[in-house]
Amino acid sequence: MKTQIPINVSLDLEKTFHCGQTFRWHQKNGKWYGVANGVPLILFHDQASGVLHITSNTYEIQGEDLENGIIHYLGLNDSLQSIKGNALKSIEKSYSEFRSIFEQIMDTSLGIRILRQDPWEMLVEYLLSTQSNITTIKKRCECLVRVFPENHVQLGEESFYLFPDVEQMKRLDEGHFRSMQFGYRSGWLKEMINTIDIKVFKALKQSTLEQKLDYLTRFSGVGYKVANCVALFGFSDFRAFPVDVWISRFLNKYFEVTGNSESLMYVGQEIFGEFCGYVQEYIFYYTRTGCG
DNA sequence: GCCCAGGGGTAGT
DNA sequence: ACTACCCATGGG
Repeated sequence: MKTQIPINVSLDLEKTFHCGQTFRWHQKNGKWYGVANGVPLILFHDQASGVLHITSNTYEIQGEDLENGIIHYLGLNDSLQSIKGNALKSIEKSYSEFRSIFEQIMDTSLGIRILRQDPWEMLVEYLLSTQSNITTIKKRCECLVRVFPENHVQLGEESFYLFPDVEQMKRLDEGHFRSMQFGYRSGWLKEMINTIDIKVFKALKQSTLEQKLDYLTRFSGVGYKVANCVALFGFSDFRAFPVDVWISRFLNKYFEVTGNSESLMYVGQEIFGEFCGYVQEYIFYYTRTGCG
């Protein structure tokens, strides 16, 4: 079934899907193919009319109708103006000389939105992301979902795989993961699957960032960087501030600070304020386009 | 062949 | 708290 949404806010699907926050969306002939919280979707953003055309096999996403589900998933109700204004105010408290760079970052990243993704999928995918480039991570994700043909969904000409839930993943052991070339992450993944209580995990949505990080970092293989990615992209906690090598280099270059992903998280929160997670994603995109 | 990647664990200072 | 080293593998 098809529907459409008129978009009257800034939205750049290319940047949003390619800024490193999600690994399973892909583009073909101007259309985007992906799965949003268990719902396969085909999206086409008509630049001329501003209309977002949606194709799916259902009328609802997690209890919301399809239109509102997409608006929620794409973060279209986030006021990017307010987020920018808030960050600017925070920056000017101590780092006003950074303002011009910040304006460049905002211009470069215009239209990027933080997706409301499934926290379970985020935990698995970011656990698999350690010490790997994005191309490799995408291949791992694709390899993993294809293990479960029962999750295959056909929509028009296109194939989709719903992300496996915990019970499905429990059917795999470390050897399976090794054979999928997950390397030393295989044992971490198997142990996490064995020990996680998915109900407790999903209840974290209502918790503070500190509580989320405390819970998540108890898993072997989940440090502060991965935990912050889960908090930001899975639990939509905009005070999360994931620090990978790119963000670390950026903070070193412009703010002359060094440290591990935990200490630099506090630095990011201090500099950029309560929506630092959003800013982090803009910085990540900016640095990787070669501007930074 | 070489260095790097959306890191994390561990052991030794 | 900070550092050095290891981990397994694919990209560029």
